[in-house]
Amino acid sequence: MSMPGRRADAVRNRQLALEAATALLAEPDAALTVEAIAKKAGLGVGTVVRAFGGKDALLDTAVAHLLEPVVRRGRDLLQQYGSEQALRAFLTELIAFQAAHHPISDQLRGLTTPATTALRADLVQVVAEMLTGARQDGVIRTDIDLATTTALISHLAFAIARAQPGNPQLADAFITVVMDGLRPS
Amino acid sequence: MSMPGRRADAVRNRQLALEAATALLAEPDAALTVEAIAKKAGLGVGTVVRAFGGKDALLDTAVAHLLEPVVRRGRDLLQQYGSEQALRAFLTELIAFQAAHHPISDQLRGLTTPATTALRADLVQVVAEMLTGARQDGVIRTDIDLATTTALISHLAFAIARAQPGNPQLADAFITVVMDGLRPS
DNA sequence: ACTTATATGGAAGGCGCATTCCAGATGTCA
DNA sequence: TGACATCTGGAATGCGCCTTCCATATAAGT
Repeated sequence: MSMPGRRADAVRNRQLALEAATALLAEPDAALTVEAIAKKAGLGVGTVVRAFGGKDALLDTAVAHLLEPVVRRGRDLLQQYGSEQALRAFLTELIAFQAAHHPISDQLRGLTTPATTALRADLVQVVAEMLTGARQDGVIRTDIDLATTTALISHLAFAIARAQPGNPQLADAFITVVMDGLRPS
Repeated sequence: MSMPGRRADAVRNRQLALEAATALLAEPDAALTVEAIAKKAGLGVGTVVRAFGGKDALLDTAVAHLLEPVVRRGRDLLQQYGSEQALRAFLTELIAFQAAHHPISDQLRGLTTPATTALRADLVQVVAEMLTGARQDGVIRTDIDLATTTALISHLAFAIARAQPGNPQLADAFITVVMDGLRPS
């Protein structure tokens, strides 16, 4: 991991900056400016920016760190439970995650940085796999095509998370309604 | 309409600024800066700002102008059709409207200007009335309380509109899924 | 310990935007 | 038409932010 000619303090500071950014991403109403990140990390702004080559790259890395376990968790669920149950559980966790990292969605809309884009695609992929399995099990309607259903799920999960961050009652209701609506008639 | 001491050109320019802002609100990817509005209206920036007392006030008025007919339309639907049918039709129109004025949602999140806030409340009120009627008709489940259901509908409509602006197939699928999910079991 | 390549803090620079200001223009009223 | 209150354009100002820069500090190698 440590590159040649790369000083130890630089590596450590990069890590500190990353942790500070990640922490701020979980704070609602946080400013999320380079200066705020630097202060939280106990570094100068120059150091923070230099470690990643720009604010966007830093945020990209931070978001990737946050998103990666979510995607992995989705894969685990899929392997461990049946498709329908996995989907339901994953939705619950996705919503909770987004609610806990509320700033992510706002801040990064339209950020087409590489890692974030890739992970977003992975997320959609996982949801699509769950839906495919559930369709084969006959518990999800097939009169709406897979891509549309996947898009629906993804966007609705996003919406509900931002609607009332941290209101589990609303999240439950959302999941119930959508899952019921997705069953075959 | 013309106030005393208010010069005719000032009134006309105010109208021009309002129209320019409204037009920009319907243009996806429009800059929506005061300068852009001024240029589109053929006015100087000072004139535009002065006419409303600030950018936010201008946008507030523009959004109110746009939203008012939507709310009225909802009331008409409610009076003309049964609750369920009105709800379905209104959702379709709401989504189309939001898709056509895509910048509104992004630009005005958190804008707590008076007119916009009031109209948003009216919108929710109309949806709540439709749902109340539909519940009484026995076509909407009552195991989820009214407020939650209303919030659900509002946020979901918002989500789908932003998901794929102008993709009627997705919008239809969304409405079908949610309406099916809202039926009593 | 000394040298040198590398890193640091934070001031200065640059940019995009809303707002303010004012010299000049233009509607209004007698 | 003349006098004057009102309005106008757009340059100047202010503000928040990201990025760049460089004099100083510090790790690494010998």
